[in-house]
Amino acid sequence: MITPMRVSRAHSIADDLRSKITTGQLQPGQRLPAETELATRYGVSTATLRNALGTLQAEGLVEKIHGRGNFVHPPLRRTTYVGGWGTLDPRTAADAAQRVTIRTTKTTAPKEHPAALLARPEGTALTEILCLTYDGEVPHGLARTYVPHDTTSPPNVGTVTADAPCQGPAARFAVLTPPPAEVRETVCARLPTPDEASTLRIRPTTTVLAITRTTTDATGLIVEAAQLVFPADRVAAVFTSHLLDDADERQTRP
Amino acid sequence: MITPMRVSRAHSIADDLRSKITTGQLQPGQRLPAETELATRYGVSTATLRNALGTLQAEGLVEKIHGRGNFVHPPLRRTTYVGGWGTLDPRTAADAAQRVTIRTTKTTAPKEHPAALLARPEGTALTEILCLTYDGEVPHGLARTYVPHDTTSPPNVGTVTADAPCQGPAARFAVLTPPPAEVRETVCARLPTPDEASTLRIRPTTTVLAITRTTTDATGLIVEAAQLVFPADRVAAVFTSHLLDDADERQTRP
DNA sequence: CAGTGGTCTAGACCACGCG
DNA sequence: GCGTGGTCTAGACCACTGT
Repeated sequence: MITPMRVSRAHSIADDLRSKITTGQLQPGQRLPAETELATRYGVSTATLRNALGTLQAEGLVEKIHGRGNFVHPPLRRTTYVGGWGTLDPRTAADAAQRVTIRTTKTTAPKEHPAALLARPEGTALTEILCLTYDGEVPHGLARTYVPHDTTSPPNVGTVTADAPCQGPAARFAVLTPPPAEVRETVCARLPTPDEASTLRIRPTTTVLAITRTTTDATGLIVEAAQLVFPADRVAAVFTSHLLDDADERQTRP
Repeated sequence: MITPMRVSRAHSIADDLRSKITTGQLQPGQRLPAETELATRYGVSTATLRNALGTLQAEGLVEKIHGRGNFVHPPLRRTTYVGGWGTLDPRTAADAAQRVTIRTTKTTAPKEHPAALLARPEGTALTEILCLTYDGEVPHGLARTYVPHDTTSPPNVGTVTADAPCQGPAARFAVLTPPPAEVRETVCARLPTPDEASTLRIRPTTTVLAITRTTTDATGLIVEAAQLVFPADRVAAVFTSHLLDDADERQTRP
């Protein structure tokens, strides 16, 4: 295909700036000329130029800061969320050096959402653990974990989660009986709620990766539910599944 | 906080239209008045009104169609990608009624990306399986699967994958020896490549959920690598991990 | 063809960050 | 106060869809 392709003025400006960034002609962290300056330089109106910059912003190449300027986005520290039982590898251990703040709240009248996740009736006592991880000064992840009080002794949970709040549940629930048996994680990408956006300090228009995790013990009771939210451009989630020597998984389907 | 909050004109218009949609005052599939009409009705310029509609489009509430109008987005059939060994549940089985097109290509000079995923040297012969699933007439998912020829007999792979191209690898590789042992799936959200956008018939600015999957056999060889792409507003990915009676997973870390 | 959204202009004024 | 980006206007013209 020859693709002569009518491209918009804004599109070709975005292409030009993009190549200047990827080739290193514009260095990470560097400030771009003012929008008015760029607009005259490209011979377009400011609206058109802003449109082009908006594209690059969506691509994560440019960061716009009101009152300061447009900056070439510094190289993204892309961190990894490890799903399942969270067997840690060295790379993830390095990430764990992030700063973390935790707020634990005992709730007696659970809101609608967590109660449903936990498959408990309204009114069940539960603990909400709010966990914010930081990458340097920048919020990097938000975890809201809900633990009901009817299955487990609250003090244990408090201690354990405070030690390893954002790692897999294996370490976290090691001391509990009965031990957890299954983790189910649902991953989707969506826009953040206004709350999430302000907590993570991201624009309401930047996508987040949302992971809903429920942990079930051997008896089938849900012992933990969590809602994890990360800016989509800064994380990837990894899930590893092992097949046992005899494929017992397949027996669930004749 | 009282949040008097300066909101932009566009923002409040978006709020108004959003509530009209969520309360059913505007029905799914219904066409909105023309942008010029809405602009005069709200007393703003067309640019401002288009901005408001852009927000709703990003939220998946409105679909803009060039030359036809703006439409309230029909209820999203949110389908589920089942990770790991893909134990199917009834809900997923229903989704499998989607239409599928498949193109299989034998490649002798693999491109850079798939070769790296497969941990094979450049030049290894491999088969590329392009799989497009449809939800009605709308493309719904794109799967690019790469299978090297050095571990397995190609004919088998061809047949098996054609039968169950977008399900878990358990069914697909059941006939192979040695059987696969591990599936690793990396999930991230990003903008589509121009190719992906046109194949999936989505705007280049709509986020996709990208899943990179590698399947490893018992000897540690990667027997399959796949790059799966879905429009982010139409899928969620589910991963379920079981812990065995004795926690052997933990032994990987002393 | 008429009607729709898509792109663009050449300004204006406002809100933010910093010295 | 100054320079920056953020919002907005009142148009113009182009591109697409349906009749």
